[in-house]
Amino acid sequence: MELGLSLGEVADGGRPELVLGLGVGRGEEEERGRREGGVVGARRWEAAASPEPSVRLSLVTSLGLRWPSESENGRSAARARGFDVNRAPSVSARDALGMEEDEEGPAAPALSSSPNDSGGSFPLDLSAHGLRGPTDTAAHGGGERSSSRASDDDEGASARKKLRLSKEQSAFLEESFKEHSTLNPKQKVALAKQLNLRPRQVEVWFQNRRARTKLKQTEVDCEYLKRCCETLTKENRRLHKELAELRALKTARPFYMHLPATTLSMCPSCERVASNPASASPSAPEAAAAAPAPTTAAARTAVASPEHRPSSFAAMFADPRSFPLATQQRPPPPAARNCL
DNA sequence: TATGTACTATACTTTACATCA
DNA sequence: CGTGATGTAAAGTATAGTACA
Repeated sequence: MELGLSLGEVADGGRPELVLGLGVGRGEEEERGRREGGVVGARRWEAAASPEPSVRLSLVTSLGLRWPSESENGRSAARARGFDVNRAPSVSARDALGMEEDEEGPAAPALSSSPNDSGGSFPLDLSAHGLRGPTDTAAHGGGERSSSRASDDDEGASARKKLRLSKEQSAFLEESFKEHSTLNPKQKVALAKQLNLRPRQVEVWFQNRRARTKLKQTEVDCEYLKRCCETLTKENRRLHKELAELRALKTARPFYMHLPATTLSMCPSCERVASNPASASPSAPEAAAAAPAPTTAAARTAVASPEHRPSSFAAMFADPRSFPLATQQRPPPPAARNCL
């Protein structure tokens, strides 16, 4: 499901040149990832390493704004966007996980021992990563939160007891999440084994982690959209003002009445009356004279074709130079450019 | 090709716990 | 120190999509 408003086109590379929308639910990219990710089990492992934001804009260059820490090649979009959702200690979960290996150890050890087991050790060699097991943590942590989940043996005996992962476990999971935001079954079991958790717990942690990432991303995106909206509102006001001025000027004395006859000409292609920039109305000429003609094919198309006139919302964002920011120089209107 | 099943995903909700005024 | 409000995170539930037999 996706609710959204999309304007304009998507570039060849798959990166949207103009996508303005608030996505709700599953996006197409994500769906594609699901379809093309590979074989069952492992299919999501690589495909979803870089979750796409639900809201994407490439108004970035048009508006002169940047996505918060827009990344070059970030592994995860969330991480790339500057908020710190994925920050984790410099512990390599990949190393400990043996990501490349296909170690399919039985999950029994992990299932049978819980962090809170009185006799439970912490089989993961966390010491190699400066980590301690929960038991150790509880003993040495000095009040630090530790895993307090009742063992699986207790399950069903009473109301569910909330598990609090230890800092070490959380850090380790974070590190794994930085590597891959989804887990295949083997990875899940391996990670659970390493952390002395049940695979289900690892799975739930990743689910919640993805949800948190998405939530934060949504917040960031909303903030950005607000800024875009403010910019557009300002620009709209400015244009209205300019239009009113031009109308007033025209009412007072039509500008062409004061132009020498030789400066007026009819454009053969658009059939508009154009005038010599030097003698045009006082408010428009600077922009017309100063603005360079669009150099890219896209920009030319955007300006030239009727459906991509500057009044078209899509055209405004299609090319940075055509977006009418107050501080930006604008290309001349089609008639003027075509005629001169 | 249609269908049932297993698996996994997300979205939303519930619940337990920590923190703070 | 006790208590209620609030935030956070783990876990549960519902539902949908995909692969496969």
